[in-house]
Amino acid sequence: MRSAKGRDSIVAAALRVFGAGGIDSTSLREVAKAAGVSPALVVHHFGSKEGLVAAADEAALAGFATAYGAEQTARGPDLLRLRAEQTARVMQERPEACAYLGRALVEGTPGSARLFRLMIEGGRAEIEALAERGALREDTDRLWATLQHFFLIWAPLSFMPLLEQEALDGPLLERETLDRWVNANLDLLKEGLYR
Amino acid sequence: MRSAKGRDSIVAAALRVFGAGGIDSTSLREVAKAAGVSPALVVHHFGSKEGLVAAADEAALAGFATAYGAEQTARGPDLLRLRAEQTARVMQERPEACAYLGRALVEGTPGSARLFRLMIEGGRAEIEALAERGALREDTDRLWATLQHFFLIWAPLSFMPLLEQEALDGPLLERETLDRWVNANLDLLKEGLYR
DNA sequence: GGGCTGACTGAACATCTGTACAGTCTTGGC
DNA sequence: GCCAAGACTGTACAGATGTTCAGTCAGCCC
Repeated sequence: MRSAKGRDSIVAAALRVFGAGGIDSTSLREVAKAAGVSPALVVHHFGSKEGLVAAADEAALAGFATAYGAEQTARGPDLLRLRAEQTARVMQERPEACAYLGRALVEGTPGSARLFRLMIEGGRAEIEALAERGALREDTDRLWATLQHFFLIWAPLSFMPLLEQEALDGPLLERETLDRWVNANLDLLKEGLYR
Repeated sequence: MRSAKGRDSIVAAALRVFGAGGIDSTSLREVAKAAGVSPALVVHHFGSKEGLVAAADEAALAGFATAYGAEQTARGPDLLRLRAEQTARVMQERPEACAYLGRALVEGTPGSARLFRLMIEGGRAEIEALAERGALREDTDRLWATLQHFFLIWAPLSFMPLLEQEALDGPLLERETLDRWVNANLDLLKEGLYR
């Protein structure tokens, strides 16, 4: 079989290296070196750096798309907790994809725009469902509520280096830290900060 | 007087161009062209690109630092609203600085790390003060509450291009949108989303 | 075995990058 | 009026960047 081992290892290296150093400011040569491969092979497989980024987008999105696209049967605040834990699980399993997506979202790759749309649409649908069930306060700004969900979940990924260096004492995607994060989000969304 | 007009216009151009296209991936030459000046002059004034970034950090931070460092006399939730409106005012007055800071925070410039520390320390102090006054729920995770504050306020700046293109129909820092944003944040922090 | 397809490489390319340097033009102090 | 300081420019350079190209090698089909 014509091994696609090269191709796969390039994508994996791209997620790792782009996630760590940014997409625009990391060169094809760095990716190639990280994959243990010649720069020309990257072009051979993906046509251009743009093509490589598209492939990395695709690879990073896999898993999250299904976690967000799937219909849920749970209801009310339980739905919220279920979604959160689902996302957290995917995040913990694929930290390189998370680091990459965090970068991609702020650098505006085509794939990240797709993720954003997916999440906003999903989030909005969820909010509307909650509203219909009367679980939402009536004066809620639904667009901004959706965006707030998005920020609370995804911004930490984009700020990961800053966060880990200045505020946390370990990796963000470690089990314990991840749990604190998820619980803090659920707390805030359900009851607010003040009493 | 030996005009420092060149210097100032370079910093202004840097905020604009770096804010729009990212810092790492925007060249000195682009900044120079935007300032109507030769690339060599940029080096003359700032020594290197690193020096220019430091100057841009400084320029962007001015205003926010005072808004955040100042002691406040208001109490309780009013303090929260006051701070929010103060921040919003500065943001509205200096949109280029905001776009720049949004980028700087995710690219990890030294100045942005300073801003982050400033905000985290300020935020934590505020949370502690609220806790002492009994305004905080006791089981609140104070570290993550501080971080949530930070994300709700600053993440939109880093996601600005995505946000404006995919979710909003105008500039984020326009009066009306800014007000909705601030109100949504205060709502969420005070009472949560659900009832 | 012969030939084809596709993974893979090394060397080369034009261009862009940050920066250095030598020199000119402007201006304020004497 | 002169001079020194510093704002400012054009040119040049070494290295990095994305991409091209000719060519080698391994495995599959006939």
